[in-house]
Amino acid sequence: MPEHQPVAWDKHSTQKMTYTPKIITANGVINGPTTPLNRTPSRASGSETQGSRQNKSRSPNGSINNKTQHASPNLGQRRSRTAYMQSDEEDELSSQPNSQSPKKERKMNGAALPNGGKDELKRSKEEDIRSHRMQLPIYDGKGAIVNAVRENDTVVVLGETGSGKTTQLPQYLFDEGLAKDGMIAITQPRRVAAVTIAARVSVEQGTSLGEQVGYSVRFQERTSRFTKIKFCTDGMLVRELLLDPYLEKYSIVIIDEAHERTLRTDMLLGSLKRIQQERKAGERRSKDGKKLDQLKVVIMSATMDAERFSKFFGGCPILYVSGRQHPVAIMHAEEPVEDFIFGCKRVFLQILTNEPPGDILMFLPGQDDIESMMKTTRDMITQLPPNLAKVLSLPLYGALPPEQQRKIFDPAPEGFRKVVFATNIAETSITIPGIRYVVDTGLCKERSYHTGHGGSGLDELLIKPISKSSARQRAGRAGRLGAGTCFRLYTADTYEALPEAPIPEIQRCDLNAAILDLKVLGEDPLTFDYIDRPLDDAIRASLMTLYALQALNAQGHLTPLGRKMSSFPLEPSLSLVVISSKARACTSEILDIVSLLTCTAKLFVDTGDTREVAADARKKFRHRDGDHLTLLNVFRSYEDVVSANTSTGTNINADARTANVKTNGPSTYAGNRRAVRQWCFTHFLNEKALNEALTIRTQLRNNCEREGIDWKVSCGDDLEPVLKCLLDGLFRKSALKAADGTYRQIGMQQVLKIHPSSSLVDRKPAAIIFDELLVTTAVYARGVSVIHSSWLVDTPLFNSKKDEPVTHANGQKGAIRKNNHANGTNGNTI
DNA sequence: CTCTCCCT
Repeated sequence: MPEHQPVAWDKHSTQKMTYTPKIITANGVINGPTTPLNRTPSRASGSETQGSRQNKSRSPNGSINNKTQHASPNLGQRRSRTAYMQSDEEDELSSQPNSQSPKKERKMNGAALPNGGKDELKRSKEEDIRSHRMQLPIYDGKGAIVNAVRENDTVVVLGETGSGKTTQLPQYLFDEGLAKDGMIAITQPRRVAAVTIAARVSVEQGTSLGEQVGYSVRFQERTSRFTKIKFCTDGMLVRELLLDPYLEKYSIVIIDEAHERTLRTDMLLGSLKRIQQERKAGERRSKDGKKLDQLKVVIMSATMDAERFSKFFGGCPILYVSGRQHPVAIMHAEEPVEDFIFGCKRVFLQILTNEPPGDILMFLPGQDDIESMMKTTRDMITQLPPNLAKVLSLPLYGALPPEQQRKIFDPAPEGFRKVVFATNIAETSITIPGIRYVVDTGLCKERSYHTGHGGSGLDELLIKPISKSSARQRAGRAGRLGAGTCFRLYTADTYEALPEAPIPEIQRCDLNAAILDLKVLGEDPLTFDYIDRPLDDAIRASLMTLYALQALNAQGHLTPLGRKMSSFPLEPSLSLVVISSKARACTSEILDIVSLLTCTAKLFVDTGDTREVAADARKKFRHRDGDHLTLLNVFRSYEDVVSANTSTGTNINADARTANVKTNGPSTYAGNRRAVRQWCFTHFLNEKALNEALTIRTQLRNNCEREGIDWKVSCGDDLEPVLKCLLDGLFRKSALKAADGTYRQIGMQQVLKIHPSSSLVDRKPAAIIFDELLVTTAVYARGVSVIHSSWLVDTPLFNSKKDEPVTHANGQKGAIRKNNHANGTNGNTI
């Protein structure tokens, strides 16, 4: 089939965004009927085509109660644009570099103006804010929400995109005095969101950031003793929970984006339920003897799983708030599309030739698909007539350096179309302005964790169909600017067969850290009240792992070592590496390595065409004993370059410090930044990763100091202790080479290969350890280092304990199956 | 012979 053959669209199935809420609230619907005007009934009840429906009932503002829209459509249009920029949901606020940073805002507030105009300006600004807030769809539901929270311990709020729930609800509760003497915490899955929403809300409250309204995320906190409304990441609140198991500081906890079901959100939901049971009726007293009021919980979700949350919290009321979103026409393919890359090319041409101007966003599963689309569209464009060839194509994926990511925010040149090829990152984390067309392959890469193999797990990263809620979310990305269209490269029947929501993270990841946290909280991981239970096998596997790491004793009780491990912001095995670096006298080296290992930004960023040049440029860092020591070399070289280019005395954090910002970050240099940047560039290193590693290292050094570990202790040039130390924590991720050149993981005999990105891929040493086992096209070990096979004898793998691990649930019931010592961990298989 | 995304 030729590329210019258009994809046939299933006219009959063409439908509008999105779902019809079936939920009838306990208190009645807040903001109009359950089916607002901007939603059509599902396909079953109407077969209207795109055109007929679109022209009929759509208003840009969606909400039925919108007053501006009837009075003046133009005004409505303009206002909705403003709403998009200022207050839509957190993603808009957070991910656009142009959105106001806290700093900018301060500047603007204090802008020098003629004295006379100042008050007036302030007044009109306040008026703007007030009228803006009153126009948000959630405003009409304020009374109902406040009442519901006043009368119930727990309330679920089902709020659509653009309803204003995230910014407004905390303020409503605060303004009405529902927080009493306590604080309100609002959790977000992502750091940027917490920071930017806090900035916005503090402006709306008319106070400066860090006073009444603050935030707390890793590496950055801005709060004071006056702070009453605190935005934080869900991970941060879990951290607080470990120190304060009843969350005594708080009178209200709001879990936002609960539908995303992050591991930490799920941990919080279970814990909040327990806290409510214990704080109920004032039976619980705080540490200083005061009576603790009941903890109010508000769960905010954007999808239909609201009922699930309600059920979990004893059938609490669900309130529904409609959103503000432009209509999106949804086109399904008539026939299944077999080759999605080919399908994407065809739709791309189709849009270029048939559709009015507007930018395009394509959802692809991974980096290599994006690269191949970039290449093929470049080729295609050269063959198009010049009027159609005005296309600016851009990639967008997580590993892309930020300066390249930022390019998607620039408008395309006059007369050009922008087309962005993106992974899932464009689904929730980054909102691209100005998109009118979405092309949805219906695919994503999903990580799943296979516990089997007696505990040490196997990650799988495979292309999978998305869920209905993801499909709706992707389509919604076409409706930010105005009416849009979403082309789905799958049939309507395929859509109907998709699962409603993705599998919650807690059911598809390694639980070691989460289970350790539960143990610190004194919970029994086997009987904890999960909203969705992980498999018992997964829980037991983690208990076994924690036992092997000596975080738990044979009775399954938390050991002092385990408590120490939980205090590090690391997964338990890496915590153990850090702790054992004390005895091996190589903490300095280990912190460098662990910092780089755990930073989210990728240190090495390669695309197809630069891969070889980059590998060549980095050759000088390569250490013959593998990837961990190579990382150490990179880090040391980087620090040399930085100190060679540092002018003393200046400090870019000075600014932040005078502004009373608490940062855990390192004092960064203000010397010759450009030289450092150039060095990173010529060596194909991501400077952001190195900066992040510096910040992490500072945090880890503080942790070490607290735990009595001297982080300055270095092993010098003899790096053997470093490798042994890594083995102390990673011993379950070790493998020996077999005769055929592949490896067998020790204990479980899993066959694996060294990942091609590893420096050891050609060397193939006899015994290795690795950070991660990932199944993609094969079973690959990533982050690999050489060890001596004799070292393995000293690991717990080969020290069959006399006290068999009976990792009970709190020593009572649910005894754990024996681990698979018989399967090789006794050492007799080598 | 190659890496969805986020969090302490």
